[in-house]
Formats: sequence, C-alpha cells, structure tokens
Amino acid sequence: MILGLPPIDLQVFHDNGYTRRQCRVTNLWFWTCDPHRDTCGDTEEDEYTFIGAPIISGFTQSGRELKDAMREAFISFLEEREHTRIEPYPVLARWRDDIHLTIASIADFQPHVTSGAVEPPANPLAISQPCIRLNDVDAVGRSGRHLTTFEMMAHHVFNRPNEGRMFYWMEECVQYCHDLLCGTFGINPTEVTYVENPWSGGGNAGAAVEVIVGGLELATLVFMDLHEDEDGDVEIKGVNYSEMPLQIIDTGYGLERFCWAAAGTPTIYEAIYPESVAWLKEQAGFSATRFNMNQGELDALLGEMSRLFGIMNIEAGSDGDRMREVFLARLEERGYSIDAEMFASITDPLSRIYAIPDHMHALVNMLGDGLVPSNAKAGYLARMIARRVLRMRDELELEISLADLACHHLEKNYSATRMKQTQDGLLTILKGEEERYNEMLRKGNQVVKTAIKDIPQNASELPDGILFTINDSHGIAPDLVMNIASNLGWKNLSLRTGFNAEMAERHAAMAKAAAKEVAAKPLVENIPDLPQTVPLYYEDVSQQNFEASVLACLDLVGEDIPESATHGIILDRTCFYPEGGGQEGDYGSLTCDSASHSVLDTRKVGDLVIHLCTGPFEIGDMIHGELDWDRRRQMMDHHTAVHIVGGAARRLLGPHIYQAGANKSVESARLDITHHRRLSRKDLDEIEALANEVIQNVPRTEKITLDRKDADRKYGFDLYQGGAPKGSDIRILRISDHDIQACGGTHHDDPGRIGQIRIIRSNAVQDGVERLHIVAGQAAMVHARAQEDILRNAADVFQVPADELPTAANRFFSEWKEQRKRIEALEAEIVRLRTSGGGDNISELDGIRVVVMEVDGDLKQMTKMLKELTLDASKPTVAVLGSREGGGKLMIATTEDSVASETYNAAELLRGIASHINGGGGGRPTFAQGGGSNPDGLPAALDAARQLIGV
RNA sequence: GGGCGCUUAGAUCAGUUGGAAGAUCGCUUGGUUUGCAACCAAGAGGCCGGGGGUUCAAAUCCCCCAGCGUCCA
Repeated sequence: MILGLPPIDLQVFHDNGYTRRQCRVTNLWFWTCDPHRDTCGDTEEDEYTFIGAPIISGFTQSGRELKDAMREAFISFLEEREHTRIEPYPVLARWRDDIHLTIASIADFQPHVTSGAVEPPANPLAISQPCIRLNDVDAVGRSGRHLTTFEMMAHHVFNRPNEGRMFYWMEECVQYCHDLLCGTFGINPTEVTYVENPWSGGGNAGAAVEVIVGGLELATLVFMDLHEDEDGDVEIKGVNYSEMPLQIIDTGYGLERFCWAAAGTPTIYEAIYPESVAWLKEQAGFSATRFNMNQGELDALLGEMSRLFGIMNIEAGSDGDRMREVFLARLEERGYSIDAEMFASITDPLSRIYAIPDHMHALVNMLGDGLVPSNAKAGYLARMIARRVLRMRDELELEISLADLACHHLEKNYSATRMKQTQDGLLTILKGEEERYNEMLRKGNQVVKTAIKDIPQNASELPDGILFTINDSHGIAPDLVMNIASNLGWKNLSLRTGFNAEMAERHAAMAKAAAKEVAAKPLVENIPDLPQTVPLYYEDVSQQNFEASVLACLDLVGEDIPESATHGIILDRTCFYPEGGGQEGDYGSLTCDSASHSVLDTRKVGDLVIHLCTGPFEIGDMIHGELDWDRRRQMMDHHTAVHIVGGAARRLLGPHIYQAGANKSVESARLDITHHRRLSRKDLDEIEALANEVIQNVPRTEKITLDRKDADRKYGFDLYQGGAPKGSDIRILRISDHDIQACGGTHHDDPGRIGQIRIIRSNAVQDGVERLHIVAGQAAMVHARAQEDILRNAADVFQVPADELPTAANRFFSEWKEQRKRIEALEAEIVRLRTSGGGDNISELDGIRVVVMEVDGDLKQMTKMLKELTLDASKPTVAVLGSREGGGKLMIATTEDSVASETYNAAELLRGIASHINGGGGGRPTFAQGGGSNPDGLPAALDAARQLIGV
C-alpha cells in the first residue's frame, strides 16, 4: 500500500491555538490562528503586510549592523537551547564535486554527513551560511526580494533512531521556530502560517513546513527521513521512497528576509544595503524631482509597487508585456496612475541600483574565497556577475570603476574578517575584469559593424542568426547590439519582445542535447564481494616487493586498457599504487611457483586494487610481487614536487592559488593553478627557486590520517586542492608549513631525495588557470640533456657555439628576409628587361601590344611579370605567359579599362588554350590563370593563343 | 565538460563564389613653416599563427596543433 505523507499534526500547533485548513488558492494544507484566513499566505493574493510597518520588533539598525544583530539573535537563541554554533563554510563548495557554489546550509554537510558516513561537526548545530544562487539572477533588483547571495540561517539535527541517538524531531523543531518568531522577534502569531509542502531532491525526501510571515516565506523546516527506493511505501511527486536510518532536520531561515521584515523598507535591498542604494541613487541622479513628485509620493508609489511585485512572482522568461499591463492596472486600482513609459523610467534604473549591491556582495564573497574569474567553470560565474554589474553601471551612466564599487561595498556592507583573498588582490582582479570588459565592448563594436554592413540602414530587424552568433561568440547581448547599431546609423532597428527568452530556450535545448553522456565501460565485470585490499604503499613508501595471495582473477573488459593486459588480479594486499590523485598506477611483476606475469598498470575499483596483468593466476596462489622501482621513484619525485611547487606558487602569487588539476607521469608532471594573469618566465624562475629551497630546507614530510571532521576543522577546505576525497578518513601530506593538503598519493619521506625541480614552461589551460610543466629528479636530468642536444644540433647547423645561437639565428633570419626582397627586386628587373624591347614575342595589332612568351617561374613570379606588362595604361596590352613548371602554367592578362580589355577576354582565351597542357583554369576577364599536367604541350598552347588573337 | 568565433603590416582591422595582399593610424624621407601642430608628396614595413591535405591555383575549403576570445552547464 503506497501512501503520500500523513498530515503534520503537532501538539505545538494546538497549544498555540492553530488550526489546519486548506488554501483556497493553492490547495495546500496549512496551520493558522487567524480565524479569517483562507489562503496559506504565499499566494498571488497575499500581499506583504510589513512594508512601512515592520513586523519584527526590536531592531533599529540597518544594513550590515542589522544583519549582524539578526544573525546573533538567531544563533544565540539556539545556543541557549543546546545547539553548537558552527562557523560558516566557504561559498565555494570545494568539498563537493557536483556543485561549484554553496547553495544552502545543508550543502555544507553533503554528501558525507547526510549519507551517514561522517559525523557532523556538532549535533545539533546552528549556523548562518553565506550562499550563492544564480538561477534567478535576472529577477534580482526587479522583484524586490530576489538575491543572488544571502545567508541561510539554520539549525540542523542528525538523528540515528536505530542507534538510540534521537535529539529532536518535528515537535521540538517547530516549537523552536515558533518561540523564535513570536517570542524573540515579537511577531504577532496571527501573521504566521505553517504550510505543509513535502520536500524532495537529490534522492532524498521528507515532510516539510514552509513558514510564511506577513506574506513572505521566512523559513522552511524540512524533515528529511526518506530516500529513493523503488519498493518504498511512500510516494512524493511520483517517486517512491522508504525510510532511511538517518533522520535529518534541515532548516533554512533567510537572514536577509528577517532583516527586511524588521526594517519594513519597500524592498529587501534597502534593508540590507541602504548606504549602497542611497549612494547609487545619488550618483545616478535618481530622485523624486526627476519624476515630478515629492519624496513622500515617490516612496508611497515604490512601497505600493513593491507590495505588488512581491505577489506577482516575476520570473525570468515570463511575458514582460502582459505582466506590465496587469501590474499597471492593479496599481491604478489603488490610486496610483502611471503609464508604461513612467513605469519603465522608474523601474529600469531602480532595478539596476538594487541589483548592483547584491551582485557586488556575491562577487566579493566569491573572490574573497579565492576564486579567480575565468571563461569556464566556477570562475565564469564570477565573470558573469562582474559583467552584469559593469553593464548595469554603464546603463546608469555611472562613472565608477568596478574596483571602486568593490571598495565601497567592502567598507559599508562586508566583514572582511573571513576573507581569504587580500583586498589588494581582489581589487587587482576586478581591475583586470574591467579591462577585459572594455576590450570586449571595443571588439564587439567592430564585430557589429562588419556583421550589419550589408543590411539596409532602414531595416527594422536583424536576422536571428546574426544576433545569436554575436551573443554566443563575442559576448554582446542582443539589446547591446541594438545600441551599437543605432549609434552606427541603423536607427530603426528594434528587438522583438521575448527574443532574450527565445535565446535562453535555444541555449537550454543545446545544453540538453549535449547532456547525453555515455557512461564509461567498467574495467571489470561481476566483481566478487571481497574485503578491501590492504595497501602497503602508505606504511612504507619505499617497499619494493611483497608476498600476497590471489583473491580473484577477472577478465578485463574496459576500453582504456594497456594492449597486452588480459587479466585483472585482486590480491589480499599490495604495494602497487593504483592510479589516483593524478598519479599513474605502478608497473612491475607478479610471480608464483607456476607462473610469472607483468603488471602493466594498477587501478582502483571501490576499495579493491586491480593489477592489470599479462596473464592469469589461480585463486589461492601465493604470489611474490615486485615493483618497477625506477618508475615508482620517479612518480614520487614528481608527486612530491608538485606539492612543493604548488605551495611555492601560493606563497609568491597569493592566496587565490588553488590546484585546478594535476598529472604525474614518468616523463614529467603537470600542475594547473588558478591565477588571474599569465605567468612570465620570471614568475616561473622565482617559483622554481623557492621550490628548490624547500627541498633543501625541509628535512621530513609528515603524513597524517585524520577523521574528516577533524581535518576540516584543523586545516580548512584548502586541504582539498586535489578535489573532493571520498571516504571519511582523510590522508594528509604536510611539508612543514609550506604546503598541507589531502592526498592519497605516495610521497617521499625526505624531500631532499628529489634532488632538483625544474619548471620547464607554462601554458594557459583556460582563462584563469595556468598549467605548470614540471620535471624533478632523474626526469629533470633527462630533460636537461635533451635540451642541450637541441641546442647543440641547432648550433651545429649555424656552425657557432651554443651561446651565440640567438645572435646567429637572428642574423640569418634578417638576412634571409633581406635577400628574399632583393631576389624579388631582381626578378622584377629581369621582367622589365625582357619586356621593354621588341623581339619575336611582342607584336602589335590594332593599337594593342600583344605579348606571347614562354618564361621560367611559378605563378607568383609570372604574376609579377604580367603586372609589369599590363599595368601601364598608356600601352594597352594583352599578355599570355606560359611556364613549364609544375605540369605547366598559363597566365593571361589585359590592361584594365583599355582597348585591350575591351577586345580580349582573358578567361575565354585561357579556356581556349588550356587543353594543350591537359589542364584548366579560370579567373576574371582581365586576369586568368590555369595549369595542367602536360608541360610539353606548352608551345602548342602558346601557338593557339597567337592564333586566337590573330598574330 | 559542451558549443561558437578569432589569429592578415608596428597598432586597429577590411579582404565577396578559391583567381593581382588592402585601409586607417603610426614610422621614414622630402615639401610647406622661424619652430611646432596641421597639410601635401613619396617610401619602408607581410613565412596571411604553425603543420598537413584538396586544387592548375588557398589568406580564403578540409584535418591536426598552438594562442586568444565568448556563450552555456
């Protein structure tokens, strides 16, 4: 029997005089103590009740102080009720590989705590987590309540009822919420409704209560105790679920919304960014007088608009025209009569003034956490936000740099204590972003100019294709194209309504089509249930051989397998390191009494290490394993070197240096680091020097294994440079204070054994990510030899010592250029000499000079000769040249705009004679060329030309 | 991760169906001027990013590589 969730019927509701009803509009069930209420509070009919009449009492502050006070009130309320205060996590979710940004407080604890694998840092806990969500970025500034960045205040509980660890559940949770709202914050209980609305997402689900206050959703309380299960007995939104051992309370209280409800300002932006809004209004000249009103009238209008905006749920892609009509009609009902033009002239600038501080807050949050803007991945999100700000700034015609906006924001709205990036670093990055933006605009102007030059100036629309291409390839949005085109003289152009939505749909469709991913074939099939392979490679990294017994011998089926590997061998223990963390797997051999096979690679599947062997073993065989030690040692040289280089780069370039990828092979290692500009050779030299200093000065590396929650607490999330680790135990490599990070690779105990580190070169793997190519130990030596070979060979060619190579190469190159030019001049001279006089090849017919001759040279040289012959307008000429080179070439030209070009058609002449050399060709009436495959037919071709011309 | 675009003179960029490599600014020289700016005239400056392919012929079409830009996830 499959059921939906049962009603949420709690004692706390009854105790406070609440009754359960069904919403007239949404049909959702809700609890209220207002006898007249028949809507749940969050519908198109429920207006905000707190605009101009704060619903939360006791807060007289505004802006940052208001947020600080509100946050503190929330967390200390819970601290008094046995919750532990947890410091917020970064907004860059570096402990996760499925999302870039922290989108909710519960994201801090996914996936390991919510799966039950890892204990939470405290239980129950209270937190205020800065979050960033970009889904509704278009609505920010327009709706009055949307934000890209906000703090989610929360109390979380992780219950394990089966183990007798039950902290609290719905009853207590709602009680806390109600006490907080109606006690601490003094909200009138009749303003509060609790709406039952089950939650599901990411394979989990549970009952949930939305807490609506004064028409605004202030909090959501989720009771997550279900996970997806085909045979489950609970159905939510068409998916079956069953109970899970972990029962999680996931609450979310919107800090900024509480602040808004306490401030009662027309929009949320004025509550949390009052100084910025006032400053931007002033800078943009946005004032009541501009609309022929006094301040009181404008405020009243804005308040009324805000109340309406709030219930209109403006979302990206909705039909703007219809929305505006409805909106203006409703506004008129309330005695505010404005036309569409006035509406736009108020809301357009205002929405930008509101959105800029929000976007700056998101930007500062991201960059503060060390994010580097880029044209891909997480960094792109920062660039997109920065560009939106710049665009809005330009539309407001503000003369303030992005860096200055950031300075203002940091001063008024931000607490920099948590910032990892330095203020200087942040401003430098923003200056760079503004430069790129300007460059994009400059280029965009040019692109638009060339794209529309063939379109009539009185056109009213541009083809969709042009707009799509310019947007996608050059970053110029369609409405910006309109501006640019208008400035260039195309005054009648306009964008049809809904074009941007169409473009978004097009992008969505493209993304959907691209999403069809093919899962990689597994390495082996039907893996038996075996105990974890005991790794010997951590205990003693220099162990080169071992004894073990064979637990399984499987056929290899995957695609990415070394050529002669046939069997995957699983042992009870091994000192073969399986590929992981960018370090390639070990090679070597396995031997038993009856057989011996090479190991061509080592991989990991789950907890099992699979040796890719050239032949089979029997289950139960006792084998002796022998490592290819030279290879392993080189791998360790490279891996430890990568850590050292990464630490050196961070120390020299700044705290935003983060590992974006790495690879270690026998020949060399690669390390990708985030940085906001290209690295010079000087940068590389400095990093290299510091890295070598570390090798000299740090005697031992330290290897620690910590529980994940201790690791997080002790070292923070910079630990996860190599990506999000899987298990609950975190292996940490510490190289003094130089570099500390989680790493599952094998490393030297003594860094000095690496010998030396060289950074060969760097290249950009994407904007904001620089790839360092590193060689260490023996590989460094091999590389140095190879380089010297190249130098020696090149020096031998020039017959100079290696240190004179640059000078010599330079000299040869410039001499080559000079001589090439000289040859061209001489060739021209020869042509002049051969064509200036008379001779057999030259005759005259009806005032036209006729030249038919065989010459030496390729098409380019013949072109020169023809120029010489036909460019002189005072001597009308028809010239036919032929050469035996490359199968035979023919070239015919006439003097343009002369009697010669009127009389003869070069292309026709050519077609008439090309058959003699088995060829073809073509060109314009005054200049044609062609070629063939029969050079011996050239004299016949030239004769035919004479005949056609008539000489 | 998936698209799309760009790379031509010192700089910014044109270059049509493949068929004679261009413009503007800057530079050099000369003229004009007491001198400068401006103006006039002449001139220099190009492996058309690199490599391969198709073709009689490639800046142009195809493939690979490199550098750069941009949109989406």
